[in-house]
Amino acid sequence: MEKPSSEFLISALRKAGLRVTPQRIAICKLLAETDSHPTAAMIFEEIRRIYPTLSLTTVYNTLDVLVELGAVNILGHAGDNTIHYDANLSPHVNLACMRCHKIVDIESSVIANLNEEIRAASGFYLLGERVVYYGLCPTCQGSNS
Amino acid sequence: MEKPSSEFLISALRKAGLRVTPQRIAICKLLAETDSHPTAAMIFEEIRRIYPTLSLTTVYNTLDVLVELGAVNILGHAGDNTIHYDANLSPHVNLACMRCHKIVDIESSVIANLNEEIRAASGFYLLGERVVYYGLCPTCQGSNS
DNA sequence: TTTTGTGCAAACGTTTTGCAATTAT
DNA sequence: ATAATTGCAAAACGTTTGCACAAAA
Repeated sequence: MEKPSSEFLISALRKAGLRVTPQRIAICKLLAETDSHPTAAMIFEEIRRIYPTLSLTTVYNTLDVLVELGAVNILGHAGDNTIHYDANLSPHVNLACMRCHKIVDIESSVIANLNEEIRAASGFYLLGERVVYYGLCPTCQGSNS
Repeated sequence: MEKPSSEFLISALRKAGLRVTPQRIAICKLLAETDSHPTAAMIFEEIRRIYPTLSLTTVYNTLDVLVELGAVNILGHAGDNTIHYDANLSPHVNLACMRCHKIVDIESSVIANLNEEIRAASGFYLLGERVVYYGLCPTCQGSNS
């Protein structure tokens, strides 16, 4: 489950002929370094601390661009109606707790081969995957409501 | 990849002590019969034709209820920022086209065992799964923009 | 009869858009 | 110099909520 380096993301931008701005660099670094599965708002809040002029619009813009380049995956909701992103492109399973909205990655021997199987069976040009199992994490199973 | 009957969904409501209204029956029937992966809006539009007083609120309400009962899964987005639902609970892979926003199911021998593997490895109480691969369907690969 | 569900309208929060100012190239 | 990107404000969109009325049990 290797994390991409921020260089990987930044050079993806450069290769596509897109501009490498300080905002985009900050976003790429955050994506590469975190192992949470941040939403646009989370990224915005985090970077804003050290870069106060950053706008949410730019976060969305950059995420869109990275998704389009196939450098970042859209995970979707985790019961909280906001889109989570994942810069970890290696095949893995995401486990989302519907109560505390945390998402953790887990390894699966099985998932690794699925990509090619699906490509062959469907004829789709695959841009990414979103293997999310949802439920209640061990901690939240104990708590009520 | 068996489809649930509408009876399965309706009796899930009844068993939970919830009321079986004409609106809920119509929604359950639609979910059971379609092999698209409808959004709340799609369900609303479809049923509204024959049941003009139906409200979107009721569709959301019923979907929430069915999801809570574990009778329907939330699939998440398909590039269109709206939540798609899936009444097919048997383990399968969903393939979403990011251009035409269609979602198709495909079989995978591999997926069937994953559920138990994950439960054992994580300690999560699993409520559902959402195995979505996204990309471009054979048709949309040919078209531009 | 009681309690739950419905449907409307309004509120909410996330995401998108238009545009003038800014900045990477 | 040029064309792309930023950031603001406003709009748009999907979804949720409050409440009076209707309907299932």
